[in-house]
Amino acid sequence: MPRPSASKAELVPGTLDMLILQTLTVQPLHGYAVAQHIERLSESVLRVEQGSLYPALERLQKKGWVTSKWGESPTGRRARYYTISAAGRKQLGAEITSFDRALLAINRVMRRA
Amino acid sequence: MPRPSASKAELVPGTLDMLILQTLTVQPLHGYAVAQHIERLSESVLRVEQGSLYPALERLQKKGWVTSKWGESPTGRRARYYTISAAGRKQLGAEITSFDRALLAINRVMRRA
DNA sequence: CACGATAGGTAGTCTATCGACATATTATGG
DNA sequence: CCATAATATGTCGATAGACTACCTATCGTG
Repeated sequence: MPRPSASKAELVPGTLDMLILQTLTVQPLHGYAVAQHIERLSESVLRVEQGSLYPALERLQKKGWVTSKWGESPTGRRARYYTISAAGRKQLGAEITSFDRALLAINRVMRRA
Repeated sequence: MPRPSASKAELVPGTLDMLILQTLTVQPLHGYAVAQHIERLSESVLRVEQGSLYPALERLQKKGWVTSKWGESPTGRRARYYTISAAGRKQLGAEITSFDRALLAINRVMRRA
C-alpha cells in the first residue's frame, strides 16, 4: 500500500530547475538533500525522482548556474555538494519572473485572476 | 526586430490541454479560434503554435474529451469544430485541481505562499 | 542478516512542445 | 493585377524533460 492521501505526486514540467536553484540559495547541498528539501517543503506533493534529479543537476552545472565538489554528508557519506553561482541567481530571477508571468496569463484564460 | 515588449511567448508544458478544454466550455470552436482565444485572453503571453495545437486537439479527441465535426467558420471557410464532452468537463476539473495543488506546493518551496 | 535509508548514477523510453514546412482560400494594399 | 497577410488545417522531425527501472555502495536497525 502506498501513502494514504497523496494522490500521485508530480512536477509541473519545466519547474524543476527553478526549484533546485531556489533550494540552493539557502545553502550548498548535495543532490539527495535537495530532493528531500523540495519534497518536505511541498508536503510530498512534489516528488523528485533520481532519474530527474541527477540529469537536472548536470544540466545546471553545464550551463554554469551551479558548481559542485565532493564532500561529506552530515551522516559521513561521500556526497557531491552543489553551490549556486552568480549566473545561477540571475537565472533563477529570470525563471521566477517568466513563471509568474505565465501563471498570470493562465489565470486570465481560466478566468480566475 | 520582433515585437517590442513581449519577451518570448511560451506555454507552461502540460497546461495546453487544460487551456483548450477551458476554452471549449464557453462554446464549440474550431482549432484556429481556440488558439486565438488563448492568445488574446493571455495578452499574447501564451502563444499556441500549430505544431502544438492540432496534435493536442487530436489527443483530446482520442481520449474522448472532445468531439469534432466539420462546419463553416464565421468568415465562410471550412473549419473543424470541437465540442467538450461530459468526460472532458470532468477531466478539466481534475486537471485544475491537480494544477492548483502543484502550484501551492511550488509556492511553499519558493516561500511565497 | 535482511532491509530501509542514504548517496550517486545510467539507460531507455515516452510524451509534449516546437520550428518548419505544405496546402488552400479569402481579404487587402500598392 | 499581383503580392502578401490572414484564416484554416495539418504533418514531420528534432528536442527536451521527466519517468521507470536498473546499478553500485555504505550505514543503521531490528
